[in-house]
Amino acid sequence: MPAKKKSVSKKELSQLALELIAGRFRALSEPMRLRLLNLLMGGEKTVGQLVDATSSSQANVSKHLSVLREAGMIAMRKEGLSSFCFIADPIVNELCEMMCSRLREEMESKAQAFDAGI
Amino acid sequence: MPAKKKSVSKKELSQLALELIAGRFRALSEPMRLRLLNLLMGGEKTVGQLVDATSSSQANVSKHLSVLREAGMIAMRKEGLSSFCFIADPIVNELCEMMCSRLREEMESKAQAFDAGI
DNA sequence: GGATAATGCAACTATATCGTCATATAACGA
DNA sequence: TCGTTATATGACGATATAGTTGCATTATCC
Repeated sequence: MPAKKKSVSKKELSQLALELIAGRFRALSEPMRLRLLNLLMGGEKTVGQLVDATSSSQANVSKHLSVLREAGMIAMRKEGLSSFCFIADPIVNELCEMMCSRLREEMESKAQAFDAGI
Repeated sequence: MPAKKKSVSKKELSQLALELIAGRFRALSEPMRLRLLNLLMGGEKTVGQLVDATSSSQANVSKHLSVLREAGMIAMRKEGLSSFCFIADPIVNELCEMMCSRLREEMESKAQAFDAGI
């Protein structure tokens, strides 16, 4: 047994772990990036297609894509003039689905409470 | 074929939905808030206990708690002078577990690649 | 080689957020 | 009532981030 392991009280995360986790959540904290991911859920797309689909500037899309890439959520593949983007981490779908259905639940329960209160 | 109906292909999220989802992820995008949630996973705590545990200022902790509260992730319960905080949305545990284990996987695969490359 | 198209990159502005200090509110006890 | 304790809130400076503009780079076609 290798000495004592600074009993990290089982579930307390280190500062590094907290920062890494926070960084990944931060990548998902902008509507524009979520929209890009949402589009990519339908299959890989070129940067140009994403620009058209979002009606945003090419530079802006490119920057958001690089944030997502650095967070490991998407990856790129070059083909001729174009760069194809695709979701590289399956966790993206799961996370968004979870958040989405949770929000739906919440809103429905609020709607019920609202109706009941009339 | 009707002109341009912007066929909202089934899974495209509305701007409102995107903003709501982004807002919830944003609440999870700060190490300090994750740390507070991490502490609360061990059971409810008073604001003062959280201040002590984090060695941060009372004002700062209080502000982060209100962000988490507005995002619906925690709730408060008053008892005498103290306010007890507790996790109000079970999704918090799931999301953090997922992110955490995903990061672990990633780092391990990187470590393997590193070892293999020596 | 030269023109054009797709993408990436740097500098800038405007806005948002973190953390701190000082102060306000609220509950309890004397 | 007054004073103490626990928490919330408002103002402020420092930093970070989104989006724009302009330019650089790379690949394709002539």
